[in-house]
Amino acid sequence: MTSLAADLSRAVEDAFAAEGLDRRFGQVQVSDRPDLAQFQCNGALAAAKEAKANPRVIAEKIAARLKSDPQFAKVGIAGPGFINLDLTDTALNARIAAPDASSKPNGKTLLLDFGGINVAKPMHVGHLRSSVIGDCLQRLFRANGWHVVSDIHLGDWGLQMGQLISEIGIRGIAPIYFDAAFKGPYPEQSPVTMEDLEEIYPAASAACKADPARLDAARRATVELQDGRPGYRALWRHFVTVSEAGAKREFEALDVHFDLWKGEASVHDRIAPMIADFKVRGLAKMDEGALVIEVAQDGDKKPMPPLLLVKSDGGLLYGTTDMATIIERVEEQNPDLVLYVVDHRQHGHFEQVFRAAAKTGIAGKAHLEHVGYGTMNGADGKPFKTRAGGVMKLYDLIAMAEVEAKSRLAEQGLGNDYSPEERETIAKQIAIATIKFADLSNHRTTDYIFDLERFSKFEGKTGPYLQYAAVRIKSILRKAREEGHEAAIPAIYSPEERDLVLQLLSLGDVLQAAEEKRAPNILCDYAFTLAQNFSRFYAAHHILSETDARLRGQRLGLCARVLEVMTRTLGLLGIAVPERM
RNA sequence: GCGCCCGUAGCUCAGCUGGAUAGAGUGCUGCCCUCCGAAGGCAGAGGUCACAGGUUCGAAUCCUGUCGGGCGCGCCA
Repeated sequence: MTSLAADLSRAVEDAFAAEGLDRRFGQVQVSDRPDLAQFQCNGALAAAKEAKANPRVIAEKIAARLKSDPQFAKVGIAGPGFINLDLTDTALNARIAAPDASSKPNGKTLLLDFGGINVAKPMHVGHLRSSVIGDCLQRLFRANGWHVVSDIHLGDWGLQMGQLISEIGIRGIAPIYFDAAFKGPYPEQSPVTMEDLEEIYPAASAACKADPARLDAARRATVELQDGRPGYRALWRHFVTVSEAGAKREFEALDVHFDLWKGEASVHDRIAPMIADFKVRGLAKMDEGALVIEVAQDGDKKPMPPLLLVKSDGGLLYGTTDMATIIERVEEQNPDLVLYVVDHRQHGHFEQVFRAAAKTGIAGKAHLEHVGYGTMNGADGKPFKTRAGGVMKLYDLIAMAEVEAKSRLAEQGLGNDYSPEERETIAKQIAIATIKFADLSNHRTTDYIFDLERFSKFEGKTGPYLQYAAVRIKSILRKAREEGHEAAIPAIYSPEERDLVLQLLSLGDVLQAAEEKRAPNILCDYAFTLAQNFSRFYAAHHILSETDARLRGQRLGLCARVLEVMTRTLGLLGIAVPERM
């Protein structure tokens, strides 16, 4: 993977080091002033501040050393001490001619936790961001050489399970599971469907809110489930099976996949020994009837409540399973990094868990990090709802986007001569691109307004536009093959070609930055800018109609490289490029 | 009450480990299809970077305060 800025940084860092200055000052970035230079280094200013020296004098010394490097066409100093760098076209041509290898394995393991998909609840738009952002991160880290293990981490062990069980008990839907005298085996067929659960859960939740006695019953059922009551466990198993089948369909539609389908319940057997260990080591204590780990620290600016492990009624909380899950992951995967892709409103919870993990030393070498994200809002700036004001299901959102995609295709008069199957496939791919690009192109942590009409347009900074841009290149390359034109190694003759090559060669820098910031929007920006640069190149040059065969081959080669990088970048976003559209 | 995040062009958003003229998309105005998909290209108008102080040679970016918005604060997840 070529990382032009990173490569140049090494050269400039060497120059700083040779002057007896810290290497970190040598960092090179793409210039803010493309009219002045391709790359810049601002390190002389920072170095001068630290050394209380004249920045221009330092810049002169660095520049003098760099000038002997033949890859630079220009080494200049501007303003108070900016070092401006241009590469020669020869240097750029040499780099673009080299095959672009993928990243080598870095020997590190990432455990990616997609929190928040709950059993018995339909997936709604609230789950979209976790899925889409988490999926992008797993693709990105893999591309950057990490060993990634993704875990959907179902919410399947808390109070909601007790709420469902007690509601089903009250309704008398499946009395056998409540008969303490029944010795099994329990039926293999679930007594409830996903549709049933979608109705039962909100009813149970509302009943518990309205009636303390019902809440009590739900809590008792939760504890009995967690303690292993056979009928409840069997019923719960059905909830999980039925919900997983539903979730798998939705994730399939989104093209999001997990290595592990574990949940909170998966670590249940680890909880008792974990708690015993914490007690022996004096880390957990009773407080107001609950078993807790104190996590407040000196210097806290706000009150930091303890992490609750066991409720006063004996029930377990998700902080408990989070802790046990860390223990399991350290044992099974021994990750270097654990990312929790969860709504940023749960920041406080993760702060508690991470502190408790540090205090108890269970995380091993793993760095634990909450990758929070903001809310997807409707046009009114409030959380995205259906027209009727209800929660929008993910399935319905995807369906809406597909309808929109079809009407856009029709509007443009596209795909009329395709088979209905192909049109259907294309519409699905456009719908997914619409949703994913909309979600990922906004910065992860900010709330954003989801405007389906805007995001599904073929113009502007949208997923469908990028697909179109890639499809157009495919079309050019297909025609070239039909006409028997060969693609050659690209070469630079014009400013448009130079810009394109410079951008292609910075893919590695972009992937690195996106990884470090856990920021998919950086990838979106890159893909969009690449499409813009290609359009400029395309508008300014003949490709197929170029009569000089050598030039034509080089331009076709450039098209192929752009398509390759575009496809790769969109692939990291989880967006597929149709063959035609 | 305490704490966290946010306030950038008409609208939707980037930029925030301080650096040169604050960017994109959209919308608006004008120009460009007898060449490969104009879903495009080129040019233009549009901003006291909420406000007030401070640090600095230099602040959208760091610090303090004010105003406005979102969110979170022990037995839900």
